[in-house]
Amino acid sequence: MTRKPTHPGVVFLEDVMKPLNLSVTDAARMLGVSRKALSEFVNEKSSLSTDMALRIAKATNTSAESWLNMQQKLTLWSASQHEPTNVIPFPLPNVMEG
Amino acid sequence: MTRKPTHPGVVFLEDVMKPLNLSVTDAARMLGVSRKALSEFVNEKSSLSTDMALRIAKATNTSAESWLNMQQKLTLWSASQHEPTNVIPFPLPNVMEG
DNA sequence: CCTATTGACACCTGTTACGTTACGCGTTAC
DNA sequence: GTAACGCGTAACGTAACAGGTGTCAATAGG
Repeated sequence: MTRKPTHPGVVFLEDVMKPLNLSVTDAARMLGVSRKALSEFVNEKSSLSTDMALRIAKATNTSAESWLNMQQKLTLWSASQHEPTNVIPFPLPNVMEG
Repeated sequence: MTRKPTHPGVVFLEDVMKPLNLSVTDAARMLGVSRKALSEFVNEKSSLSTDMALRIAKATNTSAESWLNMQQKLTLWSASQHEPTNVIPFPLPNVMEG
């Protein structure tokens, strides 16, 4: 389908941390998480948790939804890459059939 | 601050399964999941997984995003109910200050 | 009364985000 | 050379949590 969506951790690293000259250690301290948690996030080793999204939102004065939406797109894309789920369509009422 | 968002499983039960007269067993079979997985979902005992969202989307010819967004709103709302996460704001460039 | 079906729950398992601790590596300062 | 620092990462354990299997009460049909 489309191309792989960007991992929110990469965006956070490139668009937030780097411009502000924040190290992983500093940013982790300010977010209130461990270096490991943040390091794995910005290195795409873990996905964005709800808790992390809320912390980033508060720290950067952005919306948690926008960050979580990035993660959701990526998660959905990854899941779609697997073999198509075997599903029997529901007997939906015919919508504008003709 | 708003009211608790509706669990996607309730919506699925009320707006999809009931109108189509689908039992948990039937719907589970068609979705390719166990009765338990679907039962817990429609009874708000579990949240909507990416896999389940894709299956529902395929079966009902809807978008997985729309279902996952409902779950995301609920998850975010629930997380926001906890005590505010302790976060030190990043030194953001002053946007339109003065 | 007996049996099959349904739906909800207990138990177990795999996955995953996270904290703590420790290690190796590169860079910089003394 | 040595020390300090930042960074990535591995190993360990913890806590959630979705899902499968099995089970059991309730219900419907014979």
